[in-house]
Amino acid sequence: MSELPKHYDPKAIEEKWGTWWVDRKVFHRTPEEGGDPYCIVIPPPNVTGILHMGHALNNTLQDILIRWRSMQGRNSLWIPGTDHAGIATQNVVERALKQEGKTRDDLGREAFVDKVWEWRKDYGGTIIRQLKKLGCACDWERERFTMDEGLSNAVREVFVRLYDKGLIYRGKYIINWCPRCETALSDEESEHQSVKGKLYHFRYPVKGEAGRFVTVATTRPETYLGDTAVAVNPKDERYADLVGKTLLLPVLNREIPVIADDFVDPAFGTGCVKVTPAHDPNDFGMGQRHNLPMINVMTDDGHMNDEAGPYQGLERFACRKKIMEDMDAAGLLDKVEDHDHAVGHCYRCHAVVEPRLSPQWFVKMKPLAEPALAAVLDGRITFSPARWNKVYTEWMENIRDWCISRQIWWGHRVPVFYCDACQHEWADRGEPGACPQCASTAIRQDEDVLDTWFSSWLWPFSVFGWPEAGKDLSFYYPTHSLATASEIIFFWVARMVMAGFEFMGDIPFREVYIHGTVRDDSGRKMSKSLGNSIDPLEIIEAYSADALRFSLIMLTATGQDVYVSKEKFEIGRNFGTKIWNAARFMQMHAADVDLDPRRLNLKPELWSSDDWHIVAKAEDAAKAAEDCLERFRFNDYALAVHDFIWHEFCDWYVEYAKKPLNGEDAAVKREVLQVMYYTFSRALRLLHPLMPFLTEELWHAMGYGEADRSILHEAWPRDQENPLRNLAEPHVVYVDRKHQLIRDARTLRSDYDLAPSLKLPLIIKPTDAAEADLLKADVEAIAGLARAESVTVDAGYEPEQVMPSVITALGTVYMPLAGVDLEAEAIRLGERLRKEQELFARSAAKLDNEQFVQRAKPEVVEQAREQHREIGERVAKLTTLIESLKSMGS
RNA sequence: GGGCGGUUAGCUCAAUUGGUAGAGCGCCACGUUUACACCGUGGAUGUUACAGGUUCGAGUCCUGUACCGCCCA
Repeated sequence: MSELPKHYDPKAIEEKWGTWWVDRKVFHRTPEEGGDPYCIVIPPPNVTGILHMGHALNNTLQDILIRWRSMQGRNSLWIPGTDHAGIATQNVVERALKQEGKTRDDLGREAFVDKVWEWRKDYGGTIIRQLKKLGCACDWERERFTMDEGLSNAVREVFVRLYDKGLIYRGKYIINWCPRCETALSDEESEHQSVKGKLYHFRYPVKGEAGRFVTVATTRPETYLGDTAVAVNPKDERYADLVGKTLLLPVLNREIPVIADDFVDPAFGTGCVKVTPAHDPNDFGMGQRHNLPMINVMTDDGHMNDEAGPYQGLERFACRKKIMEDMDAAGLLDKVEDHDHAVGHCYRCHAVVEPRLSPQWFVKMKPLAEPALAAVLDGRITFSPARWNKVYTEWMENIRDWCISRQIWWGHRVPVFYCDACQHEWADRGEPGACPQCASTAIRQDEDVLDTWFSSWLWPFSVFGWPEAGKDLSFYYPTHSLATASEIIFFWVARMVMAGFEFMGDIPFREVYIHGTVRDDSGRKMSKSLGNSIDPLEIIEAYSADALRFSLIMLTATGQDVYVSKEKFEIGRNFGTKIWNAARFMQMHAADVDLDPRRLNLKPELWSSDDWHIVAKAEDAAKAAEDCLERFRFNDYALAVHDFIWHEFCDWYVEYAKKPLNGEDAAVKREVLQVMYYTFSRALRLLHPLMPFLTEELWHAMGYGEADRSILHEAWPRDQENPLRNLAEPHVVYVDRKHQLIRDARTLRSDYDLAPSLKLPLIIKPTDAAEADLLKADVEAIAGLARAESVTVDAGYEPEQVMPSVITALGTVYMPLAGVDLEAEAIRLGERLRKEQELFARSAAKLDNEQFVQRAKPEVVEQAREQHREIGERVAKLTTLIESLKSMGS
């Protein structure tokens, strides 16, 4: 036990415990410890990443779950790690190379990859350090990286299995190509954004019919260079005679046919569609159906290639402009309309994605999707909030094949080999030296690497050493909860479920909590380019990690987006300070009392109603906290703990305790302190998952814990753990009413604008005899809290003169005040009476309604009767008061 | 175009199976009673987006409208 400094210095405390936890491996778990496993795998942040508010929220949520389950006694393991973020990391390193005036081609593949590893060694640990700063209870002995040897083995194993099963194939299809990153992307990695574009109408001359044109509309004029047909709907009578005719592609003078295809929507544009099979997925389909040539007109970096004739070498958007000008000059530009449409953008660099025909590797998804879909439909995996079930199932039902090859160097290289001697192609787990078929050594490996998500989807089992079987894997898999953002459902969550079934034969996790997006005050997504980001580290620096965590959770309504501004983090800071001071208060009073916080022996026989009340409220807070956490109601959990500590404990109990603590009775004083230490201990443990640093500090400083034992390993307060809770109920009712009486008495003072120094006696005319006795025992306490000179309980009290009064559940409170303005008092009470009468009339009308009495549930009717009776009493009392006022005034 | 979510106090959000609309922040007034001014006490504020419907009773259920946001084409 150590004396708490007057000022709470979170920085020193957080550094101290942050280091202590990690050095002592407080978060390390093994199957050997046994118990009931509870496991979370972290959504691996990008190795190039730095902590942003989204991470802060995501990881705080996981940390809360892990710490809570851990305190419940579960064998709770949280696996941390990062992913290698192929495209992003390669971009970062290439940018650094560019500063030295070099490109990756200057270095060559091997040297470049070495360079990336080097970069990773120097800078890749940033986000992990930041997670530690946030207080994450990850098992740091188990940190994983998707390019580690073990995880790479898993990737190769999975690839070979799927390849041999025929579920991985290579084919030439339209894929999303990023000309900036010069690689293919999956459908998910192409983000559609609404763009204000133009719809250009071009006229193509009909061959052999001078002066006749066909007008087509396009948003991407530059692709016209790759047109190999124009299509119309076969039912479209306007163009029936055109089908089969030949058109001349302007400038290039390529001859292209007019074809008929059902795909064409006669209502869109002119009803004639230019067909560019190598640059559009729909056109590709038509190209296949009609056996059209497929002409790619662009280079990898988005310039026009030699198929583009005079436009060769132009950048694609420059080419668009030039073509429009040329068409216009040639009189072939019919019109240009404004047109809003969705355009794919690279999720890494935001360049406009170019749909393009390209040979790539794909995973056949339908067979994998079936069990993954069933698992969510039958509830083996649940999403929370539940509406995400539908998002998931709809994606699964309409699943499309996954393009997994990337034309970059940083990542897992596609483990497919080709034999130049016999043309054999095979997938291999190792590094083959010769062709297994003809033994030739003239073999080479595929140049592409795999999508980063192709390693992430294995994360829930690859982190445990799969494909090797082991204790870790059998003990912790399937994992339990997964917390992530909705953007990642398709990228990651859905694919993990598929991989779980395919390779482990079981779900990867049981429940998925989808949280919202962190936005700025005005609801905009935080982004570097908008400059509206709030750096979590700045908040930690200014306020503390605990404040950051607590504030974020308080603000995060379940599954909704979070709106934050710097000022909002004051919530957590203020709360931390409040708790600190409450702890200091207790310590100050405990200094000269023989009391061991580790071994409290409560003596309920000494308890006052207030003691019973706070003990009961501590139980109720534990129950509420537990309920909320079970249902992922994190903000309600935070609010329940906050309200208990701030309002029940600080506002009422501490204020109540001041009298006995400064009183003469040593036994009572000691018992009040015991009750304080008891309830505060529960509060600290309930709060620990939210504010781990502060609670750890106080746990030790206040003498609750052994020096070498973290509060994390203490028991989570259980609802109904304390059999005293049931006995407390009458006290709870009484004290709640007493609090209301004190508030009403304060309001009375406030209504009369009394100077703080002016203290008046109060007289309570009690409602019933039993409570009168309780009140009598409490007069001193009530006087203190209501700022009264004294409090008298008098069942037969009849005021002799006009005085302010207020009706409460425990009785009528009178405040003798000389020179009361009779008229003002009459108005004040009259106003109150009017409100009560309104309520009375409403409740009377309700009870007079036979329909209500007959059809409403009996308990509801009973409740309404009770309310009616209470309101009636208040009306009667107020009426009497006002009458006596009048009689005295006259 | 399809789907999902939202619209409640100035702001951000709550409101168990329908049963007298709440909290935090902000605002106003007062205040140092030695845990805390990062505090205390008191106060003001709502036709629950709009229009219908079901019901004894609707913020809550149903239908439609408007606006906002997200996802997918």
